[in-house]
Amino acid sequence: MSSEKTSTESAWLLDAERDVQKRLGDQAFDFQSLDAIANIYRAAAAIRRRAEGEVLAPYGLSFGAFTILWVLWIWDDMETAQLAQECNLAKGTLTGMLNTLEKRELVERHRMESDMRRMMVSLTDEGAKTIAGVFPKFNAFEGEMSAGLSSDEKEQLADLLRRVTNNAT
Amino acid sequence: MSSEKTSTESAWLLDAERDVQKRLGDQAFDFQSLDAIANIYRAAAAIRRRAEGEVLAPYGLSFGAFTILWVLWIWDDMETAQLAQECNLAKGTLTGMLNTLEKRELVERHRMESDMRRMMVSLTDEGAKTIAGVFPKFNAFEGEMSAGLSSDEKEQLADLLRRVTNNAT
DNA sequence: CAAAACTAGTTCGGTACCGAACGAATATGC
DNA sequence: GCATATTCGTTCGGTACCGAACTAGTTTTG
Repeated sequence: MSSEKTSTESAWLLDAERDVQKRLGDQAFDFQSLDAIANIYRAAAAIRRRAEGEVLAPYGLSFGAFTILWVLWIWDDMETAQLAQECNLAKGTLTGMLNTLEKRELVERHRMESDMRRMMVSLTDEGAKTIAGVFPKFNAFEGEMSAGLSSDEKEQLADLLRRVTNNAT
Repeated sequence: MSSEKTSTESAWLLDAERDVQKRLGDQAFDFQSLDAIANIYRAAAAIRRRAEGEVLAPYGLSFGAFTILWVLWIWDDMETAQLAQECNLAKGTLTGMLNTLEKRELVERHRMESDMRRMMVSLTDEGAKTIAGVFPKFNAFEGEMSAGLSSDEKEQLADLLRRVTNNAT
């Protein structure tokens, strides 16, 4: 790196911007958008890894599996398509993960009588017990990850991200 | 959902918070941290999918592969370990992706003479041409994803995310 | 300088994840 | 009322991605 980690944040950023500009020559580029968007992915990857390693691993849950249990816990039950959307998963992916969770008897699938194409997914008692046990730990972890941010800043962060997500979907 | 999408943002949030609280009973939980952190993952997944589908697919690049090329482009060359860190990848993952990129002759690997364990990775001319071609499109895409955010808000978003990432690493 | 400790990268086994193609169930148009 | 279009979930082929175990090169130490 062309500046040490001990430099101020702004100096570091100017470095990064200069490095990119060097490569691009006089071609214009939108550094602020780059910086905002790139950091979303960085943060997500870091959080996911920490969560899986520290919070979820003892329960044998992946990040995606946790999300599925969580959504079903809050909403009681849900059709596959909506569940996939809510969990940010392709529906093909969800099928596989539900198979895994079903084998472990954490979720159940039932065809809807009104429309035999549709599938209703819900937690088993065991599934509910699992998510009830892991959620407090996960929520505490979320607190650690956002430590140092004020209440306002957390709301701001969530709000800004929601606006980005809306642009992306 | 217990409120329509046409409700105001804040009403929706109160709904969500109430739904969670309903499940938790009188157990305390940190809704603001949950909301902030959960939205990071949502945004990241949405962006990644759009980027791969719309911007990267024509070049046959995954999000990770794009990142590798981008980092090498900016920093000229880099050792495997640092590259993995910079790209948010486990080093085992990087090995496989570099194999793919090497087969496509977009990157090169050279052992360092000073230490035969180390591997220096760099772009080929073809790789440089590829990333030079795709980056402007990607950067424009980043602009679209952050459309509606002011300059200040983009900086704020990047800053908040950096602080979260620091907590997570 | 040889044995032990360390370090960089690869290999390996396994899950997650995607998009496209598919099959079955339902809705629509003539 | 039947052909056609649509919709839902699953299957399939392939890549990405992880952590742990491994290999080989380097440094340390007695």
